[in-house]
Amino acid sequence: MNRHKKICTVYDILRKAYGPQGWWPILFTRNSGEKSSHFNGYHPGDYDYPKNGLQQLEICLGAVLTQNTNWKNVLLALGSLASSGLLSLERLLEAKNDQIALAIKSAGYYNQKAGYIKNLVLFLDDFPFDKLKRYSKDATRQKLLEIKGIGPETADSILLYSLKKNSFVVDAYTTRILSCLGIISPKLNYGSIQELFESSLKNDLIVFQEYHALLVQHGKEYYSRKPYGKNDRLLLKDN
DNA sequence: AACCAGGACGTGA
DNA sequence: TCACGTCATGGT
Repeated sequence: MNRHKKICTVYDILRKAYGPQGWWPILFTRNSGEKSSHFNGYHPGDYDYPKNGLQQLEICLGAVLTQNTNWKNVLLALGSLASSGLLSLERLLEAKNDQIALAIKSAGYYNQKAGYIKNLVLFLDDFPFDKLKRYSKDATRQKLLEIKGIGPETADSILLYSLKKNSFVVDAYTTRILSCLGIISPKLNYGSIQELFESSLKNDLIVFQEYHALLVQHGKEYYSRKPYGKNDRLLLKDN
């Protein structure tokens, strides 16, 4: 089996085992308590997100805050931003970096990330979400990568989940799982891994969104502690 | 008490 | 290019 086919097979197995994931989790909905299927910010099977600019912004902020950081700590930071009245483009634009840093303390690297968030909202002030709609995926990605603090994974997360532009997200779990499966070398660079996924899968937003979410779900379960993949009987068949 | 978490940047080979 | 140090809190 060639590796393109393996990529597709892995998706089928994960999708069947875990079901729809409902990424990106949205904490702050304007109509809270709206859906019974919407829990802890997740909305499995409902791909009509984000529903407004606030949710788009929340995804962008979460993408920066979660850099090398546990998602639970990100939730605390997002909640803190909200209770500080900073969860809006306007307030973040006028806030000082120190204020932002204080509010996002729980997410770690708070001084760096405060600066990154400031850079991002300055960009969004020039290129609001409705304006970015008119740009291609590649053009938007290039612009995002020019922002200091927005690397490839953060850019792709923003593209895929906030802007709904189809760019595959590669994270540490993705590399780990694929190398344990023998599909790639563990030191293959980001772009090559992304290219492998994008050339193997059909160019479908839902598939890209779900696949990354499924890899994270599976990665948390079996690939967070060494030896990686131990007890993974789902993908690592003993053969 | 180490180790880990949905990375990115600056530096020096 | 690429390997390595730095940034930092909170859970296990």
